[in-house]
Amino acid sequence: MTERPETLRSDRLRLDDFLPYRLSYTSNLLSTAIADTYQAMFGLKIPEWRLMALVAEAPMTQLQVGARSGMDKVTVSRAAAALVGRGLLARARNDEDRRSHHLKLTPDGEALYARIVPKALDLEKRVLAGFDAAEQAQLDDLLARLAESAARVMLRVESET
Amino acid sequence: MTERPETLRSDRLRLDDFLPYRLSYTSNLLSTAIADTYQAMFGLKIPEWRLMALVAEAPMTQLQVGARSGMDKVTVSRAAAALVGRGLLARARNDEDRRSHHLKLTPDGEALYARIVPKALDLEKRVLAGFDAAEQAQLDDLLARLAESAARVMLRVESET
DNA sequence: ACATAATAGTTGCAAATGAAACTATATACG
DNA sequence: CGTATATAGTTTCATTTGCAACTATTATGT
Repeated sequence: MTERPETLRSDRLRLDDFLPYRLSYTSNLLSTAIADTYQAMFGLKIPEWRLMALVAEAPMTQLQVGARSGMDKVTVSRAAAALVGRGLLARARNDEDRRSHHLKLTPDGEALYARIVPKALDLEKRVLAGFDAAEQAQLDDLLARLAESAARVMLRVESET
Repeated sequence: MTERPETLRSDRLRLDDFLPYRLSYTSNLLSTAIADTYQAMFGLKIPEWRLMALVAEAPMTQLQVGARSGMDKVTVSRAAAALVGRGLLARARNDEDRRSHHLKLTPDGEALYARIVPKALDLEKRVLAGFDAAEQAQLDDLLARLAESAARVMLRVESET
């Protein structure tokens, strides 16, 4: 990626310097690498892996999974169905609302999850290898604020259209 | 997003703290916002907009577009076809290699591009509103290094599978 | 020169995605 | 209560995506 000039001209735009593009580019690179790895090693798709990770933290309904992860409810539904089908996920009756279920990992699911986590952490570690602790903290902070900011902008954009 | 404890436990993983996930989450948020805006305002899909932005910088072949942007050649092909169909893009004969063409914007394409750029820069500005110059520079730097690192890790991952 | 291999771009197909309609249950309000 | 409205999750369908096979052209080796 090249240097952005100090003074921005407002009639041109270098795609390489355009934040949304760079974010997407970087994210896609990582996502693809991860998707391939998980598919090859564990037969899991990204939504399935994400669902497992969330439910492993704390059992929750599909709606909660969607809200936390930004996944579409259709995506969550299919991921859950696939995991239940493989015996990795259980739906526990929710007596407060019988439309939904509490999702949690089965023992098999926990076992698989336990095998995945070190791989995931290792991958993250490799990606972050060139970053010292301060930089990692900065990245954490910047990304968090960016997500917040993006969510805010997104709302405004929607209302303008 | 929550605080990551100083000492990492290696058997658990909070999805909210997992870098690839956060990157993807943030990127998707922005991408969706942008995709909706461009589609509504200019009838452009993201690949079409990216192609325009690249070609506006300097005419190039489809292959070069793909190499620079990470877009699949199929995606580039379809984006180019759509833009040519709308009279926004021209394919100029490439005498050195008649399999490929030099792509450049038509006057109409330039005109549309000129209308898009301020919108894009404005959007970026809004997203980065809460970040001072130093933080923006940091973000630039961190993302660039992250992309590089991700590309490296991706290569290793592929060879391991 | 001629066959073989490589490359730019397109097309066909199969998988992933998400909006909208649908089912079943829950809540609100007369 | 009973009817209307909202919500959790599923299914259907249309769109988007990218790999693989294909066409047209170019480069290479003999």
